[in-house]
Amino acid sequence: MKKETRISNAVIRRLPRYRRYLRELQKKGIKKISSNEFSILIGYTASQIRQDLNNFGGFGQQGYGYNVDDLYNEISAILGLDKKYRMVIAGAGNLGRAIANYTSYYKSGFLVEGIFETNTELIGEKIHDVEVMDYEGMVEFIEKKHIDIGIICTGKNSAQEVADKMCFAGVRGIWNFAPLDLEVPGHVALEQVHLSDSLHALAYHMNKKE
Amino acid sequence: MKKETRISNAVIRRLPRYRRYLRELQKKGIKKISSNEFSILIGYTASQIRQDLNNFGGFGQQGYGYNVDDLYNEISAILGLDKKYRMVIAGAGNLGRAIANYTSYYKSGFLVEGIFETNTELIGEKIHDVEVMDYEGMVEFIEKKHIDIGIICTGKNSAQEVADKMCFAGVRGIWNFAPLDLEVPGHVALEQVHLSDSLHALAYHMNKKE
DNA sequence: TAGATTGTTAATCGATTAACAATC
DNA sequence: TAGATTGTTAATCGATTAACAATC
Repeated sequence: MKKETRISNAVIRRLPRYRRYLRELQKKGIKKISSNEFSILIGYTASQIRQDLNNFGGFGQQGYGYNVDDLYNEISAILGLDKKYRMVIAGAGNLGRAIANYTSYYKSGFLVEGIFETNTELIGEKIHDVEVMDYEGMVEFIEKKHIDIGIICTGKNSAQEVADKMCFAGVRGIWNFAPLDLEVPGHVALEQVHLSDSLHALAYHMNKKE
Repeated sequence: MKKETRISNAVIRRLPRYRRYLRELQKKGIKKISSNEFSILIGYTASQIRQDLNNFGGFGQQGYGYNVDDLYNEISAILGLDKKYRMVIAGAGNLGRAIANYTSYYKSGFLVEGIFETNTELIGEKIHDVEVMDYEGMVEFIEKKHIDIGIICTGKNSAQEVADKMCFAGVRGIWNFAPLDLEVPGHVALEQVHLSDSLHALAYHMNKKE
């Protein structure tokens, strides 16, 4: 990584996509790719690809292109995917289960360490090897286990309070699936997935396609 | 709605958010809001709010502001939320279940009419009043029931084939949760929710906050 | 060396913000 | 009418694309 210039969010959003396509190339046994070939594949301009990558350093080689394996590793490192993340989920409903499943399945460094619920009927259950525990114990668990990420799969009404507890207990990131915008302290990273916003954007585009 | 100028995607993405905040204002019984007050609440500049809304028409009144109820209804109509959408889900795993639940719960005009699966053990089950059916029958079902939206909650490997079938059968939109970029015909709207991209962006931001 | 392709600067394009005249 | 606030045009800012010199 090069200088300490602020990287625009648009660039960051494209990195995981670059990485996905590089992974596919790896699987196909392809060893090198030029920005031009990559452009055709991924649908960004070659210029944008080179510009994006050069925010972080010169990963290519003139006259040759980019080494697929190397670039994949570089992008993984930039995103911080060479590290492990301990996570807890609040809410053991279908969405919480889906996320627990999902992140376990696509393994990598994101580990679901516990799921917390207020509904006593669900407490004690095991979801994909992860225990559903009483919400009362969440803060202590986060502190003791040095949890990095809190995932919010509760309803809208409790989401902010749950996030507050998670932040208080020391998480460094919140992944929010509740349909409202959370407020978190400045030192905590926040990523929100607003499913209904996404569905509404789809509806808009469907009506423009007539 | 005014002229026929192309609306930028950035604007469209903000509309559902405007709508969410307006809904909250409605619940609180607030009847009017100025772009300045709205700015403080939602975190966009007042200028941007006025600019955005004026893409679609003059919904405000000089010297007064915007009527909350009216603006909510206008934005809903712009997004097409005054219409009904019949949907099917492919994949009855946790994610499919979560989506079925979610869209049923937040009711509105999005109706899950059926869930399709290849795993015979799940076929016949009912999820929130919706039947899980054999994937073999999906195309016919979409045609007969005039399904508008296909939701893809399958694994990565079958996702493109499922999308192809849905498009062939006549859906007008695809909501994709499988972790790859789908290709759809030009007349079909496509909205992709890449959960792992979102998690990776979170990881990046966590490492920047040190 | 010649050819290819990057890294990087400059030009363009589009989106956001500022300013203010129109008007309720 | 005076005050407030929109609608809209103009200015600014940032992101994307084009161009090309550097270099493998």
